[in-house]
Amino acid sequence: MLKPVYALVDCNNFFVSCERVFRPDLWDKPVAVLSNNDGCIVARSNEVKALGIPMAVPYFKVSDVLKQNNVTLFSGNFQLYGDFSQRVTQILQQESPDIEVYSVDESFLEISSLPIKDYEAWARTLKAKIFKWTGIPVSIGIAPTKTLAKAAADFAKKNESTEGGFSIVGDDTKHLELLKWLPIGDVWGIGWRTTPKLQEYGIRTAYDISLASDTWVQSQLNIRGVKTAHELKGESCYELESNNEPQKSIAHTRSFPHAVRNYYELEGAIATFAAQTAAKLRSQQELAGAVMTFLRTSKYTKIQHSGSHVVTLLPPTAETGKIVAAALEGLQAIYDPDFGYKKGGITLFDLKPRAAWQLELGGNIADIDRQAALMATIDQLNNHYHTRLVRHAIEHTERSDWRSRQQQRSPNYTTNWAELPIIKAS
DNA sequence: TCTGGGGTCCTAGGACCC
DNA sequence: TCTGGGGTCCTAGGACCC
Repeated sequence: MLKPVYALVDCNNFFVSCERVFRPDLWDKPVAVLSNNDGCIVARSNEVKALGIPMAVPYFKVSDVLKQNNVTLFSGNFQLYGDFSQRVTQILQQESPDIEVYSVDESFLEISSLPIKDYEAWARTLKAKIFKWTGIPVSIGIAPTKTLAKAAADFAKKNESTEGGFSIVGDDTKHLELLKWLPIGDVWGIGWRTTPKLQEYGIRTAYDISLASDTWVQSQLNIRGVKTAHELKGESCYELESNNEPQKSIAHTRSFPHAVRNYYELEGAIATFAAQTAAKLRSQQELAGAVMTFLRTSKYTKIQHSGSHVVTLLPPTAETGKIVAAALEGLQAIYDPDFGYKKGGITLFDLKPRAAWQLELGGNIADIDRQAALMATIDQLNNHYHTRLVRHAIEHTERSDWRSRQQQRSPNYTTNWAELPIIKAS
């Protein structure tokens, strides 16, 4: 059995890079992408990082600095980014069938069985191909564990001399160099909460924690912390995860641009969220066994209030009508007119594959099939028109307080015919 | 009324990731 | 005025049982 070799392919400044594909004029200019509601910064070009703008900072806190430095802003166009993500993934799938799509902008490959002589040369070739075919720059880290591969990709991204590819496989010197270079807070699995705690004990780098004993790490962190430390030493604890594993929950939550007190408004929002999750559920051929509705006031005000309520779906279902009804039942249970709500959402859980359930419980098959056909038709229409053309009346979508702001969204260049870029001959 | 230990199961909240 | 969204996993603590 070969020792595993993991490659992490990480798209640089992903959302910014997607926007730049269609705006080459911005290639070397400062660019940032905003979250929903244009609330936070969720992607920054190197130029913006150099200004000291941190990740996920609220936009209003840095709007002055951004203006002074002529930063071009985009509202998040997540449909566009999803499309680019798929294009990059397709290229990686050709490279190796052993792939885990870890997030929208990162994938792990297991490459020990590939005939590669020089891992860094391989990485640079792959990087060039991805850039040529999609316009997205990537960094690639190669190591005997996933945690080290993440660190190596980080190193590649921040050190130009690597030309975007860094491998520590079979090289103890580079392994050690990487550990000593990596700040403890940048280790995969060590977050903002535990970083200061570890620093108090003098643990400042990945190297420091790789020296700590299992019992000590377990007592300060948890079992995952122990695994992380082992992975840093080069002992693989996390395998490639297949993307075939079914999801455990589906959520749709939104912050509202203003506090919403009106029940009718909240009803429209919750119904819309429920319908959206139901459509996603169906696209995955699954049924939900429960739906949770939640509301909360702003996290940043004195008065705090939140509530959630779970409604069981028996039998499990993927029908929009039933899921919306259950979500609204939850809403009624938690709604309190004394509060203005800033955020709300729904989560579907106890998910099960549709096929398995039908065999197991039977039920009225004819009725289920009729409903399924109706849902399929609605999904087809909505998918075709890339909009929620057909919907329940209660999902009122007229101008409402809860609708997100998106003031600077770029066109859906690649997923909507109407927004295709136009090249003018001159 | 006081005194237990040990086991399981469930849930809420926390921490982490991108 | 303005502070993201969608996930997973782990743990502590409560409820319950014997």
